[in-house]
Amino acid sequence: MMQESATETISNSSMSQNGMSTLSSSQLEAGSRDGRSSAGDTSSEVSTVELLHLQQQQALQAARQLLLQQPGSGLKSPKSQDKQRPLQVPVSVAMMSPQVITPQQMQQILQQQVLSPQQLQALLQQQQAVMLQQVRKPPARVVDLLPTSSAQTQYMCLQSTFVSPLSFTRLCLAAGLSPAELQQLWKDVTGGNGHGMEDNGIKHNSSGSTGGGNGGGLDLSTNNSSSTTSSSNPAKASPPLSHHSIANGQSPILNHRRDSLHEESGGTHPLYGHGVCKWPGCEKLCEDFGQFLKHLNSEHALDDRSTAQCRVQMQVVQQLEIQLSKERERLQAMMAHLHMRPSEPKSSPKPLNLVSSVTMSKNLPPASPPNLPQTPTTPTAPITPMAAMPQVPSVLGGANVPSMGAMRRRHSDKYSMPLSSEIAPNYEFYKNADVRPPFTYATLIRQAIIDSAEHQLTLNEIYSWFTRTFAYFRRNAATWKNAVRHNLSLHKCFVRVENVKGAVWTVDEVEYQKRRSQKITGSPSLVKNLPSSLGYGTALNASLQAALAETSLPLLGTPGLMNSGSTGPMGGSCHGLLGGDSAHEELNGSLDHLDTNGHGSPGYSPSAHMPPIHVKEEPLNMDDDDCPMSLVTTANHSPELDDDRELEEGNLSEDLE
DNA sequence: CCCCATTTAAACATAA
DNA sequence: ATTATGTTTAAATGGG
Repeated sequence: MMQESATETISNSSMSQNGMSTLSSSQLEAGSRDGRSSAGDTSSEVSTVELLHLQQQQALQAARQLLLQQPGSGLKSPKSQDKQRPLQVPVSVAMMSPQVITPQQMQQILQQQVLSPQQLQALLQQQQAVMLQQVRKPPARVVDLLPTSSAQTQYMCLQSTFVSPLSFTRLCLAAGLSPAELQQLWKDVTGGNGHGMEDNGIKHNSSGSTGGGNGGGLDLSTNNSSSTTSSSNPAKASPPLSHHSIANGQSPILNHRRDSLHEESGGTHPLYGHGVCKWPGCEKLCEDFGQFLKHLNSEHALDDRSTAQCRVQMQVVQQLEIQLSKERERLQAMMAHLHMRPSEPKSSPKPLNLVSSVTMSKNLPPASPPNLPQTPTTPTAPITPMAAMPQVPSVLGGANVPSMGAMRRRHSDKYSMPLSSEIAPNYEFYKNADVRPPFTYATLIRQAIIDSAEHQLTLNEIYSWFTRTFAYFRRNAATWKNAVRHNLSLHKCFVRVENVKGAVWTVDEVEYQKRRSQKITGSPSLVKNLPSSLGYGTALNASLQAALAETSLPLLGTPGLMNSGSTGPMGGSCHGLLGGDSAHEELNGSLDHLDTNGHGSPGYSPSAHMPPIHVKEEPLNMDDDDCPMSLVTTANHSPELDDDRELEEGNLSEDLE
């Protein structure tokens, strides 16, 4: 040990020098970047896109959580999924990314009852409430539209096991809806007739009474019997729906929206654009509006699938709303706080780094086009942040197997592969969501250090980085600190250097790359030969290259790059969950990548070097999270909740800090 | 089945 | 004596 430390220490000194040079450039970079960021995010508000991105992820995760809550039902061991992914996976994946859901999958979801009727109802109800809030429509009209069964709606509302009648009632009331509206809403969503309900809700729980009992809150209660009534409707034709849609030229649900949109029966429809059906996951080409309507009524009629998709969408919307309000509050608080006071003696420095790094990841979208080439990311040039959204879900999906248990296991990516590419962009996500980051401690520590101005941090500073960067580490106490210390000591790549202040930790990039390369087997070439402790003079380049190699891809993950699909698209090109490349170390990418490049050598473009490198990152473990996020809680329990940490809103904080 | 990487826990050692 | 840092050892888990 002694010897090693000695040699390493030496190397460090050289490192630090490098670090210095790097520093300057990186700082400059940061500066310019900041400027940019301010331009983009200027508004006190978080960029919508980002916010949406984040929120959608969360929403989806919440939805997934709900879905998965049922212990024994649907999901099976990951193994079976590996190869037969068609059946099981879809459940989670499907829910996560509605756009990708195929009819068959949906069917399976429903048939397998992965979702209990209660769950579906819960989702629906929450969504209804949200919808209503958003929609706000004159009651009278709604009533006119449907004179029919109100009981169903009521029934459904009351039945939920996840949302207490009170909560729901509250929501409803808050939204200012009348029973009639609720009914209508439900009708719209489910298909208007009892059909949907049959499948989802009613059948299962005879216990409808459960809800009923509490239902007192709403005067609606009680006509359970009615549930049966509607059943009579011919499912396929789905009278109500088709009726409305034809009449108005749009689906009932959208009817509400129409008002705001100013759409006239003309030929516009929220679900129709650019000659394509915009129903999640559809994209069907429709020559003209008429054809579209036809398609809409035939392909997206009231059936289980449509209903389920609608629910998912509603859930998404609801979560977004909730998150938005929270973020707003947070933002205000932050603003207020920051305005108040100047700076701190010591603490300030770190935050800055962090901030910059984060910001970087956030702002540097276009950064490295070079990377793109490799990845088959969709050719579509337009990169709308929105595009990222759809994928996000997938990430989460993979990430969170409900295995809450105790520890995290890294689970095979197999079907979560799409995730990888999303991680980088999700930097914000990890910052706010209590989800365990899919990176190894070593990776994170390195990142923390690299991220610092001088490429060195004290233990405490590393701790700080962890807590600041990942919500997960804010919450989960000390074990991870022990892990950090353990990793620092264990890995040769981390070198302790005595400093004036005390001791700081630095990264021996060569060592670090060595480890990586070993794993990767494939391309040990570069790093392999380098003597770790030798002069960096020569080695430096190598290490740089290696570093670049590693970091290169990550960029792909940047939000901007994500892929196509812009606006319309959920359905758009999103299919491409796969599209992404296997990124790896996204963290690096987003965070340090700049640094590296900055001072690194303009000479090479990372991308060019290592296409294959990415091979696979090592740490793709994302599965468990303890509890993904409070959102889940929200979803399950009640709208109110406290949020504390759920999300802290990172965008702003970074900018502001 | 073996090997390796990672994560956790936990026992110690040291210095402040 | 306590706490923060570091080191080590060991067990559990999982992927190759």
